[in-house]
Amino acid sequence: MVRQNIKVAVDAVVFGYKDKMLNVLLIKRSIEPFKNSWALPGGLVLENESLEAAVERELKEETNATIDYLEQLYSFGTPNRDPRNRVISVTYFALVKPEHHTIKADTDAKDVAWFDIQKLPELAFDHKTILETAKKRLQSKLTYEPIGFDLLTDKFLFSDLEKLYMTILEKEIDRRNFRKKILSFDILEELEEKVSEGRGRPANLFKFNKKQYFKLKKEGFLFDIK
Amino acid sequence: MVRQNIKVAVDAVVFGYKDKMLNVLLIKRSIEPFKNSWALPGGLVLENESLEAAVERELKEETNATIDYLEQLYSFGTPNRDPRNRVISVTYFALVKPEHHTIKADTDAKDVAWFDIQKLPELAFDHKTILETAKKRLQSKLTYEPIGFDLLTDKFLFSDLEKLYMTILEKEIDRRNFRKKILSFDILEELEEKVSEGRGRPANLFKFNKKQYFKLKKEGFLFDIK
DNA sequence: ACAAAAGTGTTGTCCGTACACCCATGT
DNA sequence: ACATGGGTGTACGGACAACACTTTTGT
Repeated sequence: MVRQNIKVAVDAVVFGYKDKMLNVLLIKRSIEPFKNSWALPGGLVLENESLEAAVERELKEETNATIDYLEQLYSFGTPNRDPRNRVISVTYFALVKPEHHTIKADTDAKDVAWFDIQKLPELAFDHKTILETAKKRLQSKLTYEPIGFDLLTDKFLFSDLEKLYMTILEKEIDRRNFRKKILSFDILEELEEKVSEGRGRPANLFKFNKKQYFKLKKEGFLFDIK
Repeated sequence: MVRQNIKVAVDAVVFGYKDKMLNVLLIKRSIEPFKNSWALPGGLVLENESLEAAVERELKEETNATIDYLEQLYSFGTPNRDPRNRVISVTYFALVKPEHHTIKADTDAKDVAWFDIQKLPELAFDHKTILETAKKRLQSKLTYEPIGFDLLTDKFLFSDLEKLYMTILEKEIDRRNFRKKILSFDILEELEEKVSEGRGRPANLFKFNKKQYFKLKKEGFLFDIK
């Protein structure tokens, strides 16, 4: 067998949504290379650990974040992406609900922070590319799978959902048509509770009915938002 | 840095289309484990080689195939997928036109062959899973990108394209609507040449106009076949 | 003349889009 | 009473789906 000394890492692009902003979770590197640069959370995979387990462990260790959605994104393997060794990074794409946004600046004295995707700092390695890939994935996936709900609180206002779509897809959406479309899917539960945001007419709260979604999906229903 | 001894491999699912059948390129393993089983072409990545270069090299070495389309599929990294070592496999998805179907049974005395996807043998490792992932990708991608043309000869009959869609998507398609839809995209060139298949009315040959497609795509056009 | 595949047009239905006014509340 | 955001209905047009007969060739 060929001698090979390539390291395998995982990195995660973790998205959060708050105050009408799409945010990404970054950590400040405490060691060289790229010391003091911001980077995606991640690290080397352990010998007997699945890739998913590695991502979850690293996220826990480095950020203490609780993940609501996780899927593999892409593997980056250009020979010189890490100046030290040859490292292949299997990257993941994660979503976090607002109730899980609390993070730690942990014991390793690494800083951890949420950044508005519109105001990103310079990133270490090829993490900018990874992040852009993830953003595209988020945008396209939002239109054909109900992953937006993993960026909202369990109970949410229709206007929140609508703003989330506008923010992430970076375009205007007609309020009436959007509501009609989503409601026609029959995957939301309208709660009795109303919420007053201080001014304006109080709004109804909704909940995503996951069970119902999976049932409909099995029957051939396709979630699809233009 | 953590000690880590994980190997990185690439494997490719190579699809071809001939005689109304979707075929996959497999090699017969000449060594243990899974000696004499059929497997996807692939192998370990070399120290200073990009992932894509590794796939291309392995395909050349093992099958001598000429690839018309290549994209990364998914990375498989379950700890015990290879009984010898921990191996992460970054898998690729490839398409080959009929004019490039000729392959070699090479010097290593490995057999190489095309298999109808409906009549697959047992596969080594987790290659069955990989193949199923690739098939799904092919099916979905066929509907939103013009990759079907990378499975046909440069000049083809409309009926070939239609049969290809029916074969891969495993469903009936209305001839008239399909033709109207595809022609409306304005990405095909109708040639003067006609071909007689022996019986029936001779048909016109068509060519995919790649340049035109990319131009339209840049202008916001979306290829889309239900 | 018959068999086989190619080529073509119309109609109805459904879905997407555009668009504006009233409602419930807080100040 | 005014400002703010929430909630709703209609009409038009374009795209998709369903559908059958004629044409050109080989035998």
